[in-house]
Amino acid sequence: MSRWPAKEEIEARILETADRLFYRQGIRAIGVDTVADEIGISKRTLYNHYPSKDALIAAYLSRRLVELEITDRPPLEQILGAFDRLERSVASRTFRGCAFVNAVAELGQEVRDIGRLAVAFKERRRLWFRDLLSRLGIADADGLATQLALLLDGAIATSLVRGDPAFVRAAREAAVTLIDAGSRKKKERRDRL
Amino acid sequence: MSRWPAKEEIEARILETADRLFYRQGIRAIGVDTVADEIGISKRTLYNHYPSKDALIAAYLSRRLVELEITDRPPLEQILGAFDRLERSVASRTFRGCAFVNAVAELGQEVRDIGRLAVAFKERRRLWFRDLLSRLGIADADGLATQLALLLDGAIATSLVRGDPAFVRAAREAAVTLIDAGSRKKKERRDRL
DNA sequence: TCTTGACTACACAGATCTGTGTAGTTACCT
DNA sequence: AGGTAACTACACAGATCTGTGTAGTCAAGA
Repeated sequence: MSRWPAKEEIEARILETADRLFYRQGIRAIGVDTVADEIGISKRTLYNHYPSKDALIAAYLSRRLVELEITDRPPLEQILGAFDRLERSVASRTFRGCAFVNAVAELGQEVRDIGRLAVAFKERRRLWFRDLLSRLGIADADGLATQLALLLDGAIATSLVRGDPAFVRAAREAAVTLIDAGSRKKKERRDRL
Repeated sequence: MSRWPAKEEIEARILETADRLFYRQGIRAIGVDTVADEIGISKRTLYNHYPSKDALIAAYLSRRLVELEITDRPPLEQILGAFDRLERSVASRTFRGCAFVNAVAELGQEVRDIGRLAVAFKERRRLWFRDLLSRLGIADADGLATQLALLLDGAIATSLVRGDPAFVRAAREAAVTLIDAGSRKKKERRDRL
């Protein structure tokens, strides 16, 4: 066993810290020195693990590009659970909007791959909605998934500005209405057959 | 007549230029020198009109905090027109999301008044929706206005990331569905009376 | 004619920030 | 015992950026 933590362990610690600082205070607002100091390692060591700040930014966003799990719970519960989780997150006051949207807003086209990662993240969640809506037997699951994703992103942006969880509840209600309308269309179509 | 443009004229030119550069490339990405050079004035002159970059940023956002007019056109047409204008804006490729949301994402709580201006802007549009919905005789105009504002903000954030006007069209469709559901509730209630 | 007022050009202080270079330390391995 | 690998401390280059200070220009007005 070595004197220092394993390579993976220290890199995980760097990413954890970068994530917290970048997300809460903004990528441009946090310097590499700040990240290193916060962990208690030298800047040199940080650069030995990540060759540039851009690489660290890309790793930060890649870490947030997690798989979205579909469980055995009722699909509707899972869908609305996404809004409920957001509401709790907003209420917890560590919330600072969507890391991907913020990164695009901050860095625009400056850092390569940011746009790609952001699109991948958004599309992943849209498809997560779509698969759940399919399980509900909804006809236009794809179109409705897009609408739910739009609502959720609207709730995130609004919460960033207003910091009030009530708007997430309003988005959740709108989601129920849209799903209801989508289900009715399915039913009408089934009735016609 | 003076050798130089009137004070208001030159300040308008500064704001115009700052607006274009700040919005398209980001507030942090644009230095004061860049703004001055773009107009063709010296940095010293710019600082003689705006005492600091923060003041310029506040003026930039204040300029975007315009009144929203309600015309004599049919209310539904005006509501959906907001989505249509956004769709054209996204298609025009000068689109870079919402200036207020971006400013909050970039500067967070760093610059005073940004949060206040952003909330004022969002609330102004929500109330614009609400007044139009009231004219439609919708019962819960306030709640539905919140939902439409959420949808529009979602469309803006999504368009920033994806750059595809199709998502604005999807948001518009969702808006129609929500308004439809809201109108039906109104009708049901009237039927009950 | 002479003063005034707004502008320009330019230098500069001072505070960042990213990334590198280097010498020294120290546990582990052979 | 000696070499190695990772780390630290620290300095520094070089590129920002904000904001100020200053001397000079030049038209308008008294």
